[in-house]
Amino acid sequence: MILVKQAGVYVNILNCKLKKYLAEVFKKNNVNLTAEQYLVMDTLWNEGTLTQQEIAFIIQKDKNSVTQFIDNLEKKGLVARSVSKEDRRVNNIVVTKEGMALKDSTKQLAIETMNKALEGIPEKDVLVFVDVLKKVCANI
Amino acid sequence: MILVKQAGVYVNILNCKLKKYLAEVFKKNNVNLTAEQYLVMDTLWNEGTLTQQEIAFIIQKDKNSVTQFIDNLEKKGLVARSVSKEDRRVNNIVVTKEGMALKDSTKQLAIETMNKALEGIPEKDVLVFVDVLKKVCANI
DNA sequence: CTCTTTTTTTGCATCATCCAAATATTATCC
DNA sequence: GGATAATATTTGGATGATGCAAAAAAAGAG
Repeated sequence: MILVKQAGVYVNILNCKLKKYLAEVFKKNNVNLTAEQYLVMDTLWNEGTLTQQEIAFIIQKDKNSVTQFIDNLEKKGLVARSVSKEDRRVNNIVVTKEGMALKDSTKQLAIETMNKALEGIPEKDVLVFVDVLKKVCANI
Repeated sequence: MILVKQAGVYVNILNCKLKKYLAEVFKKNNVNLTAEQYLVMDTLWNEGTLTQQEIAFIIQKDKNSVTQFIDNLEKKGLVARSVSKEDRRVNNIVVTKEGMALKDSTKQLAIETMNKALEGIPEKDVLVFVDVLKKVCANI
């Protein structure tokens, strides 16, 4: 069916728009994070200290990307690398005080952003939407 | 609801995975196109000759990006810029013979790719999925 | 004819992603 | 114990997408 093709196109367009929209909202509120950096911060806020590998697994990005994300977040003082005592190859990524200070307001901004994006869409459709997103992710 | 936040995350992850997957399929079949370049070619295959501005509108990317896409497609010999006779500011983007030669097989690859990604998902859910994608795009 | 608008290009910057090779450390095997 | 393999991360180099601002070229309005 034609829809199949459209799905890929719209995922691409939507991703772009969402990133741009989130960037705008963040900028307006003086939050200096890209979408991917927010993804990392959110993961750390939720899960606590993680290794880079664990972060990569959770957000499904490759290790090189994660290295870069952590580099940038570290420069901003939001996280810190701390060499693991059990295995010195491993970096434990810790959220700093500055990083924790951003937690609530930033999460709120992200939620509001998505709420606005999903405005007017019936909840049952949103449920199906997220379900399909997850299933397709798992398919690939 | 928690799902709202997840939607954004999964759109990001899915977009990445889809692009990567499509790149793999294309590479395996000796099609040398990025996802965005395919988007442009597909638009031109469907609509015929278009100006850069029209392409930008349809695929919802900005003019600078389109300039770059056309640059790269032109280098590959798949499209050509042709200055409009009515308005010499405008480039009409024409698909070349080489570009047309790729049409059917490449479109087929893209459809197969999406079919595989959507494998096992009930058609009614796919319909809702695409519908939500479009609505959210329109919301932002 | 001047001023404004429109279409596209250019240059520059950042960011995301990828690949391959390097580094440092730990685990394993003999 | 020492050579070898495996693991976590970094580095360097590349491409590609996107964004912003300014320039160039042409058209339109007054």
